[in-house]
Amino acid sequence: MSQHRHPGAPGRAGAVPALPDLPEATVARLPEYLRALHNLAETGHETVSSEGLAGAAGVNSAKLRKDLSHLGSYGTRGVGYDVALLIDQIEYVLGLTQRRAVALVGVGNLGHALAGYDGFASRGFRIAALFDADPERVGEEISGLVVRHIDELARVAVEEAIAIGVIATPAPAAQAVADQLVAVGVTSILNFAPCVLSVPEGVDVRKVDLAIELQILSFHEHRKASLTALPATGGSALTALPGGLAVTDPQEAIGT
Amino acid sequence: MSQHRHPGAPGRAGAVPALPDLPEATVARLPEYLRALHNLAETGHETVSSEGLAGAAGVNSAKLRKDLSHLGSYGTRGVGYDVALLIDQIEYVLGLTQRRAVALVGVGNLGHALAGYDGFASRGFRIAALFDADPERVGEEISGLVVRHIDELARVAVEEAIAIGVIATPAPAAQAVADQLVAVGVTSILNFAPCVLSVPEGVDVRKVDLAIELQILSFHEHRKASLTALPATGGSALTALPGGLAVTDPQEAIGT
DNA sequence: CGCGATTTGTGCACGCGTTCACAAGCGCCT
DNA sequence: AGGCGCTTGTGAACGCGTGCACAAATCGCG
Repeated sequence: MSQHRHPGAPGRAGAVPALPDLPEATVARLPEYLRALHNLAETGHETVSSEGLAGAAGVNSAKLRKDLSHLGSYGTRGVGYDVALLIDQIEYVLGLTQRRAVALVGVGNLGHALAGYDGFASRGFRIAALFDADPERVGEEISGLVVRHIDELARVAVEEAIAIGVIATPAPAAQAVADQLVAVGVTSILNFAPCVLSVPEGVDVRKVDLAIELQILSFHEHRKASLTALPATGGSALTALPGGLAVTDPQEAIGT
Repeated sequence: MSQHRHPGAPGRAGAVPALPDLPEATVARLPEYLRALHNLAETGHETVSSEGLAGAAGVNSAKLRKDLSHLGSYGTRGVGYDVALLIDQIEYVLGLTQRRAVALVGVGNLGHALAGYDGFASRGFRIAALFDADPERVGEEISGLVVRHIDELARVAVEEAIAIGVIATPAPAAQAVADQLVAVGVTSILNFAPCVLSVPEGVDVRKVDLAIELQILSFHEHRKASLTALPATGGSALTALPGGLAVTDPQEAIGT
């Protein structure tokens, strides 16, 4: 107990790579902690309390402690967490000690932006290749990379040791691209196309849909508006309407 | 019971706008159902079973039925759901019957792409204004919209009845922009900047961080690799190493 | 050297979300 | 008209995630 074995301490000889399979919710928060920790490190902090880190990451401190406890005991009671150590630890767990190569398929509007997004490079990833199906776009140079035709995927994937595929194509093309990525051994896909992908077991797909995010916000906006429409009355002014047309939120509280 | 009152049927006279405050998880899935339903409508389907819709949306059919049951009873036992009716219903609940105006702040790499993304327009939103703090970019025309200086936000927000703000600035600028959006009455913000925003109660913030998505994938990739590293042996080849350096996944199963 | 202040790590209870399984209801066919 | 097959809607059990509250542990100071 006192000799707690840190599993997989990064850079240590004899490190046990057994990952303590974390709750999915925890995994989703670790990157946020990591970003906050990098900020702290840059501003000269050597240690940080769970309260402090939780604040910087926008979560509850109890949740943060429980999350971190899943990767082992890396804090010091009465003191806090060693920032540098915790960074190493989280980066190790997330598999960021090696810079993974990312293939981006689809260099349209969004693909262009992603190719130029420096947040990838600065956080452990390397965009290794760009692909598109449109011959018009093949050969174009974006952020120092030449766009290749999708048919070259198989060859390039091996050359560059592609680990992750990003799909930024129109929806109708996405499934075919996913199939091709899977065929060349990619087991992690980030999908920006607004459609569901079907992939074999063992392949992870995460989806980012910008319109969906807006629609969720729209719902809450709608709800907030419908609530302010009935300010204090329990029964509400709207049910007071006999059976006539109830205009559904004419303006929805924009200016108050 | 038999005379079930459909709450808030869209376009109906006497519609009760009381929203049946839905579980958050359900709200997050409704847009996906909606997209699937639009696909079905375009391919000529009049009705769809929970099984069919669930398949198209990539979820479990029981979950789908429970989700839909929260908005009322819109299915017909033995038949399924009326596609058109369900579309109307979900769009009403999500508040998409009115086309909400979106302000996009930050027209850098990502902002450019977002401004040109037609998925917004086609799914109930209207990008009404673009802003940036860089005088260099002010005046530039993107997808038919002129980039305005952020200082004009207050005036334009009222003119255009901005309902939702999208932040696509660098992280250091994001909080200030959020404050300005809140100041002009925006209560829903979609944040693409990699930082936590602090906003007053009643304001909804959703965050999209592209690097975080990749890091989550990276974790699973790392985990999958560490599992295939110990294929069948309970003890594993790695713990078999006496105390020497255990290389932490030299290649991590790319070509296997 | 001991004590108090501080902070981590965690047991426990609670609530939400998911899933199963089935009763209730609907349409169709005979 | 009646029965049969199909599909929805939902009660109930289960599991995960969250948050509280506290014991355990460490540091600093007198």
